[in-house]
Amino acid sequence: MARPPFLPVIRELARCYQAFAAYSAAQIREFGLTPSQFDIIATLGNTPGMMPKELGEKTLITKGTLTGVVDRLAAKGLVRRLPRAQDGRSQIVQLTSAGEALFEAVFPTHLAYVGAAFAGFDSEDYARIEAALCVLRRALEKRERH
Amino acid sequence: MARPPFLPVIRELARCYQAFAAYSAAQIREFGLTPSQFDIIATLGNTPGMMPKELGEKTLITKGTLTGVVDRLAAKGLVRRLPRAQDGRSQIVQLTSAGEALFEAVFPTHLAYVGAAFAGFDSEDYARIEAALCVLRRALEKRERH
DNA sequence: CTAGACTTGTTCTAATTAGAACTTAAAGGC
DNA sequence: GCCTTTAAGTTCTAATTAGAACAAGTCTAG
Repeated sequence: MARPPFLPVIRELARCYQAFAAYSAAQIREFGLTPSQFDIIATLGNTPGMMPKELGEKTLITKGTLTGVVDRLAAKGLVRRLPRAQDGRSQIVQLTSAGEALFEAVFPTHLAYVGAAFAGFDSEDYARIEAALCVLRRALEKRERH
Repeated sequence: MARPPFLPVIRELARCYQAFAAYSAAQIREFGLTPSQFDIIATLGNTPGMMPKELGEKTLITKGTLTGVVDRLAAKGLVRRLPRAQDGRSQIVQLTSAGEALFEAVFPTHLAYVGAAFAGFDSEDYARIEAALCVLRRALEKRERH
C-alpha cells in the first residue's frame, strides 16, 4: 500500500503545535499559572467578562474542563462569577481587580516572549503560513461531527 | 500598542491542531483506544519494538506520561516490555500478537478516515502546507529550552 | 579502579482533558 | 397555560499531562 501523502503534513502540524505549546508554557509556568489558566486570563483581559460558553469557544476548552479551571482561578481571587438576571442558567465570568493587575503584568511580557520567536518574519511570511493553515483547518473542520 | 502580527498565526495553528485532534479522536474512541494509546500502537506497528525513549520522541509523549500509557496497554495485553541484556536501565516495548492484530485491523481504517479529509488536495497543496509548517516549527524550536 | 556525571525509566503530585449523565432554566409548539 | 425540547453549567470518571524527585544502571575522567 502506498504511503499516504498527508501523513507528513499531520506530523508537521503536531510537532509545530507542541513546539509552540512547550515554548509558551515554559514562561507561563513562571507566572504561577497553567497554560489553560493563562488562556482564560488573556481572553478576559480588556473585556467586561463573558459567559463560560463564549469563553470555552474562544479558548477551545470544553465546558466540563472549564468549570474546574475557572474554579481554581476564582479560588486564587483572579476571576469572579456573576449571575445573570436575564437568564438563570448562565453567568458572567470576569477578572477581579487582582486578575486585571495580573493580566497587565503578564500579558505584554508573554507577547514579547512569543514574538521573539518570530524575529525574522515579514508580513509575507505571516500571510503564507496563515493561508496554508486556513486551508488545512477548513479541510479538517468540514469533516467534524455535528 | 500595535496588535502583534503573529497572533493570528498562533491562533490558526491552535485551531488547526485541535480540529485534527478532535476529528481523529472521534474514530479512535470507537476502537476502544485513547489517542495516546493509538499513537503507541501505530508507532510500534511493523517494527520489532523500541525503547520507551524512542517511542516518546516519535509520539511526543513525555517519559513520565509514557510509563502510564504503556502500563495500560500492557494490562490490555496489547504490548509487552522486554528487558535488554546490553543495558540494564532500558527495555524494549513491542506489540504482542493481539497488539499486532489490532494494529492491522485499525490502522488502515484510521488512515482512510483521516485521508478522507484531504480529498481535494494535490501534491502541490501538501508541499505548500508542509513548507509553511516547517518554517513555523523551526522558528519555535530554535527558541526551545535545552 | 573509582567517584562523579549522565541516562533510563518509575513514581508522585496537581492540573487538564473529554465525554456522559445530570440539574436547572428557558423557549417553543399546541 | 402545559409539555416537550433545548440550552447552560456542574459533577463524575478514567485517562493524559508535565515536571520534579527519585532509583538504578552505565560511562568517563583521572
